Amino acid sequence: MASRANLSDIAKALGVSVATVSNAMSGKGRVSQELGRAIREKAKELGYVPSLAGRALSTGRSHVLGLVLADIGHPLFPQFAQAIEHAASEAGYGVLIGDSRGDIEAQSRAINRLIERGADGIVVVPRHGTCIGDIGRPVAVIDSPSTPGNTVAADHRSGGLEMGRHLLDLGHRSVAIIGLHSDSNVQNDRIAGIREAFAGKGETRLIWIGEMERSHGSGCPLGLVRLVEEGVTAFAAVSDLHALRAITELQQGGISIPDDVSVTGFDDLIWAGVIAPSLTTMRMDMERIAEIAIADLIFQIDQDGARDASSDLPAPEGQSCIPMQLIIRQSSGPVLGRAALGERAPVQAWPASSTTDQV
Amino acid sequence: MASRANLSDIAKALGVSVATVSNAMSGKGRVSQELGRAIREKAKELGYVPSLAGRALSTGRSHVLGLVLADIGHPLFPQFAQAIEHAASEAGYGVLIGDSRGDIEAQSRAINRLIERGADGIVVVPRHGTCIGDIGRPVAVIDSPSTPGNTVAADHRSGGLEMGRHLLDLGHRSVAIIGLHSDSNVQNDRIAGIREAFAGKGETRLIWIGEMERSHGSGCPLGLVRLVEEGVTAFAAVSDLHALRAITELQQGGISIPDDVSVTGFDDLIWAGVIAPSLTTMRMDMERIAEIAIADLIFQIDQDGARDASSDLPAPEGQSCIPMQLIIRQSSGPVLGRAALGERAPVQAWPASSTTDQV
DNA sequence: CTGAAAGCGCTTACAG
DNA sequence: CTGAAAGCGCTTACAG
Repeated sequence: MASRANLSDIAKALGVSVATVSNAMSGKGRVSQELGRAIREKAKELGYVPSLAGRALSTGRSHVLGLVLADIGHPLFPQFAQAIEHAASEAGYGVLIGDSRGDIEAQSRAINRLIERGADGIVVVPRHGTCIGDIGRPVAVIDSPSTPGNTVAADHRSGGLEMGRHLLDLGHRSVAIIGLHSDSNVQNDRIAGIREAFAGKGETRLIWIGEMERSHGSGCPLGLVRLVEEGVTAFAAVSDLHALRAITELQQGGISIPDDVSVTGFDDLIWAGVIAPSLTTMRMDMERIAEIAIADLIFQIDQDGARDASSDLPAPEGQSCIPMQLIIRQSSGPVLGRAALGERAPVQAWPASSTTDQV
Repeated sequence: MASRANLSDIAKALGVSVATVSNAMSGKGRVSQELGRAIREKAKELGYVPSLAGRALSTGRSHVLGLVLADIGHPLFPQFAQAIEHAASEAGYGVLIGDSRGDIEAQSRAINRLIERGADGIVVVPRHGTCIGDIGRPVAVIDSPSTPGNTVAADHRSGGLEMGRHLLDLGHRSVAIIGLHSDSNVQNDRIAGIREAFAGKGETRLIWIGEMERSHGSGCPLGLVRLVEEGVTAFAAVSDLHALRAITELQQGGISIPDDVSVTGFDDLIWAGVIAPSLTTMRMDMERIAEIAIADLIFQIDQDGARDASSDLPAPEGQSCIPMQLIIRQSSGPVLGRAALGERAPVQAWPASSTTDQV
């Protein structure tokens, strides 16, 4: 097995110069029709695959992008990774992954590692409560429209607004909003949207799971059944993950969804459609977000290269706040026709499990 | 802002040759203590970051690995990606991701794209029902020990066996096993293990979700309540995803878990611990699997380079079948003390939701 | 339209 | 212990 053919092999085989071969392959220098064809033919015949290392060295561009997520263990990571990989790949870029395992300073280290590896630019989905400073290289931040320095993101606030209206339309007037971290811009935007919808039309209360778990341990019950007894008819979680937790806690408490209460989530995680009841949720348009992030990044990269030259490319026209899509499934239903909670049998005390959590 | 310093800058600043600087930085050639120290100092002072492209070009090694998953939309992807990224990064390698979106031939294309991008080797988690042929470059396959060509994998069969025994120990004698695709080696291994445990001690039946959905549409009910009426007391899903579906379908059908029936899963997906009841499951040791896969890959890569030289490194000693870990949570409990289903009130017909699935 | 040459930043025998 | 030189595979002005 000969090792991979290179430009020089092709040049030799055809008795031309490597410069000409290079030009023919890239279509840049003007090469005659016939020679060009012959070269490309020979290239194919020899199974020529350009060496990215060689190209990178001479152009100063690796054509590799870095993707840094705060925590690639997060269930949303697959959606991001898939969309970014696709958009990057379409643009001729590879995607290197970096992980900060949710650690706040490992995030910068991850970014640096990718830069050292030669990434031309980085896409960052920052950890809640962190900002991305100047990293000396093009960067696209996907966080929330309310975050300074944000490049592109879903319109979380409008998403919340629409979700709130959906519940309102169903007749709900008392909703409990379930969030995780109060320093997450994304979550706060979603919450603000929901509240805006209910402003003057119903009451909202807010549960931060993070705080509850700090006091009562991770996986602790959220006391949702109690809230139902107090009149809450809908639970709007800012993530499907929390909605799932709510659904199972409520169902285990003998509360039927959506007949007794409605539950909604955010993000349309992969299992959202197959649980029972299937989950009403709000989906980001990852494809568009990824496309825009990548386009922005590549624009920055090209600008960098052309800084001295006066070629000012037009900046990609920039919608940076992408609408979300409401996906109505079974977990949210009308409050109408449902008797006030009082009329219904008292919340059934389902026998609590006595098995405890052990590993 | 000067552009990045390189070896030559350091050499010039110190009046030595780049060869010496290179040797000092890599610690290979013998360089005097003092000169070495001075060079490293100056390097740090100048903020020297080695150019991977330069190194790659001269060594023929990119120090980048490719990670190809059949479908990076899969909820297990985060665990894989995190573990692989970590192991690779420890070994000085970056990780490029490739996606085949579950498509069977896109898988080979994804692999090829990564190779063209210069990956020194590829880690593949193949789609169920596919095999990875020779790709002309080192490859590590993570599938199942029963798969020919498998490099390393969790011991799915023993995992199934242990899960079966767990249910048996709890007193279950009739279990329904829930799988998705009958051409998945991983699933078949898990199923075989569960059945082995029950052989001669209880009865098992098997549900393939994939087949049901082909007839009745995706997200269709699995008819589990009916099975409970027929005497099934435990549902052993080969993935948490299916266990979740089972739990919610059963709970919505008014069946209590684990008081009426037990449900178990596989993989310990991120939400497994926080749903109610929390899910008993079987976890792969991703860290070890990733370490071994990466070690094997790097060994192959080094061998490749040393092929002509007679330096035969010892192959990494190879446990390739990694034990899984049973995680007992609330969703599985004793069948003891539980009245035979007949004694309990007839399965309560929870009012079915009339809302339909709409987007 | 085509080619000779220099250079991207590094490593690696080989001399000294 | 140190350095001059060649080479990895490509691209890019610049000549011809």
